[in-house]
Amino acid sequence: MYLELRHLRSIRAIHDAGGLAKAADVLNITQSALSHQIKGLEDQAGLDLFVRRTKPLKLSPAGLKMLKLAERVLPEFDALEQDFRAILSGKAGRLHIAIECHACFDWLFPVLELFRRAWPDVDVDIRPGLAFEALPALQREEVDLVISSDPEKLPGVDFTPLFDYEPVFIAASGHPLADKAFIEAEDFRDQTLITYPVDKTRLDVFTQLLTAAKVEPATIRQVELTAVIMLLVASNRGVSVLPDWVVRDSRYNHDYVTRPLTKGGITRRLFAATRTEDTALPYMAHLIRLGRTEPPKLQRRS
Amino acid sequence: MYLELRHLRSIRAIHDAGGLAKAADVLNITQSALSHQIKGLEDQAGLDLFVRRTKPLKLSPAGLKMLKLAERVLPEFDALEQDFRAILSGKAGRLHIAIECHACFDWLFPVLELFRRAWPDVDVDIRPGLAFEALPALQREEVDLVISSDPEKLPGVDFTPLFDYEPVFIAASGHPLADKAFIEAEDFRDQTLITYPVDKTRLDVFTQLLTAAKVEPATIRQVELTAVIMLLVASNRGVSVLPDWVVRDSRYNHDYVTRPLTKGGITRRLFAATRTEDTALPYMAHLIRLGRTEPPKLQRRS
DNA sequence: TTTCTTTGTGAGACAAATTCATAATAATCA
DNA sequence: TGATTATTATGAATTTGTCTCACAAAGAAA
Repeated sequence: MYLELRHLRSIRAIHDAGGLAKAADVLNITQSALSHQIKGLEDQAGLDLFVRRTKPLKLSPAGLKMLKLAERVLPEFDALEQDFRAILSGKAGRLHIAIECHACFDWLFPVLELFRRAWPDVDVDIRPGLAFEALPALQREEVDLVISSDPEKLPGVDFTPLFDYEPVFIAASGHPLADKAFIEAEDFRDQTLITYPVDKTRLDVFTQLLTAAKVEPATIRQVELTAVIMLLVASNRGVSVLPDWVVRDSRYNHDYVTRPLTKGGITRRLFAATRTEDTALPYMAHLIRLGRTEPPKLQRRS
Repeated sequence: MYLELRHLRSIRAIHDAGGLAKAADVLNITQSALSHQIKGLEDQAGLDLFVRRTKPLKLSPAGLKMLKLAERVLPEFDALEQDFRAILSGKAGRLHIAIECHACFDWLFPVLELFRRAWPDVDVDIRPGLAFEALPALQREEVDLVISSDPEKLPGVDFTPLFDYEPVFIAASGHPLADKAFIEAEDFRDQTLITYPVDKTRLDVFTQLLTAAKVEPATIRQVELTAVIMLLVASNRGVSVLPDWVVRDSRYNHDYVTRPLTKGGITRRLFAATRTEDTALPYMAHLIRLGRTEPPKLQRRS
C-alpha cells in the first residue's frame, strides 16, 4: 500500500465538505482528479474507503479509520510548518553553547535566564564536554555559540567582544602572600595551586603567567566546582586564580584576599564566537548584547 | 511547503542509515534521486534540513524536528496498514447490528458476549433507532446485520434463518383467560395489552392475529423494558404476548401463566439479513452460527 | 598530494497525477 | 413514474514531477 499525505488530506476534505465535488474545490483540484485519486487509493488498499451505494459519498469503516488517522496526524504537520515558519522568521532556532572558560557558568546562567524569557521558542542549551574542540564543533554546526577568550582568524566564524575581566590571585586571609601588593609567577613555585580540571593551555594562570615564566607550582589540585575552590582557598588548602567576576560574587562570601597578577594586573577579554551566517540572527544578537551588558553589572555589584 | 510522507521516510532513512548513499539503498532508489528529493524539500521549506559542512550528512535543527515528527507519525501509518490487512484477511471488520424485534436483546446479548471473545478485532455494536428502516440502512451500509422475522426478496440482501420461536400469551396466574387452553383474537377485545413502544406492523400479536381478525384491544399500554412488562403482567395490570425465549427466561421468575395463541400455537422464524458480499465473511458466518445454536439452548433451559 | 568516499547536478526517461470532456448513476421533484 | 438535477466515474491527452544515468564536485583519509 502506498499511502501519501495527499490521500489523507483528500479523505478529510471529502468528509468535511460532504462530497467529492465540493472537496475538490477546497483542495484546488478538479473533481475528476479527486475521483481518480480515491479510486487509485482503493485499488492499492484493496478495499473500499467510501460507500458508493449512497450519493453524497460516505466513508466506509476502513475509510473511517483512515479519517481518524488523518485527523490525528495532519495537525502535526501543520505544527511543523508553523515551527519552520518561526525559524525562518527568526523567532525560533537553536542556540547551543559551548564554553571554553570553565568559570563562565557563573555569569552565563543569569544571562540565559533573561534570554529565555525573551525568546521562549529558542532551544537554549549548554553542551558539556566540548570545551576543547569547541570551535571545530561550531563550524560543524554542533554548537551555535562558543564563549572563548582566544579569538582566531577562522573562515566563517565571527568573534564578537563581550567584556573584559581580570584573573586575580586569591588566598586565605592569613596567607603569607597576602602581604604582597601583587603576585608574580615566582610566587607560585612553592604553592598548592587549585584549578579547574582542564588543560593548562586553557587556564589563564598558565597561559598568561606561569608558562612564559617557566614556573611550575609545587602542587596542582584540580577541582570541578567554583564554590569548592573558594572553600578550599578560604581554609588555606591552596591558592587559586579566578576571574574577578567570580571572586566578587556575593555568593562566595568567604574569608579570603585577592591580589592582582603582576604589577598592573592582567586584563583578558571574552568573545562570543558565532558562525557568520548566524551572527546577525535577532536572537543571537540579543544574547550577545545581554552578554556584554549583564556580566559587568555583576562585577560592579562586588 | 509541500511535505509528503516520502520525505519523512527519506529523512528517517538517512538518519538511520547514517548517510545518503546507504539510505538510498534502503529506500530502493538511487542516491541521486534522494539527493534531488532532499534538495527539493529544502528549497520548499527555505531552510537547510542537513548540515553540508560535514560529510556523512547530518541533520540540522530543523531537520531534527522533522525527524522527530517522522518517528512519531510513520508508525501510525504502519499500524493503519496492519489494520487494513486485518480487514482484508477477515480478522477485523465492522459488525453493526439493527434489530427489528424489540425483545431480541434478550438472546442477542449473551451471543454477542461469546462473539466478542472470538473476534476481538471486530467492531461490534447495536445501533438503536434503526428498527423501522433497518433494511434500507443495511443496503446503505449503515449497519451490517439486521435481525428480522420478515424476509423480503431484496437484491444484494441475504436472509439466513436463525431459529423458530413462538409468540405466547402471558397473563397473571389468577387471570380469567388463564382457564383457556389457548387464546384467540377475540379474547383480546376487552383486555389491556402491554406491548413494546413500536408500530403495530412490527408486533407479532397484531401481524399474526389481531390485524387479520380486525380485533382491537380495549387498551394498549406501551412499555420499553421486558422486565417491566413481566412485572405489570404478573401484577395483573394487563396481558401481553412475548416470544417463548423471553417468558422462559429464568430471570423473569414472576407469577404468571402462558398460553399458546390459537389452537396449534403460532410459529415464527427469525432471520439474519446481511449484504450478499458480507454473508460469507468468516466473522459474519460465525455470528450467524452462534445465533442459530445459542438461543435454542436458552429456550430449553426453560 | 593522491585516493577514496560521499554528495551534488543536468538531461533525458519514465511514471503518475491532473485536466477536459463526457458518461453513468443516484437523488429530487413534478 | 418519468424528467430533472446533482453527484460521481471514466477515458484520453497533457502536464507535472520523480527517478535514473552519467558525471562533476567536494570532503575525508592515507
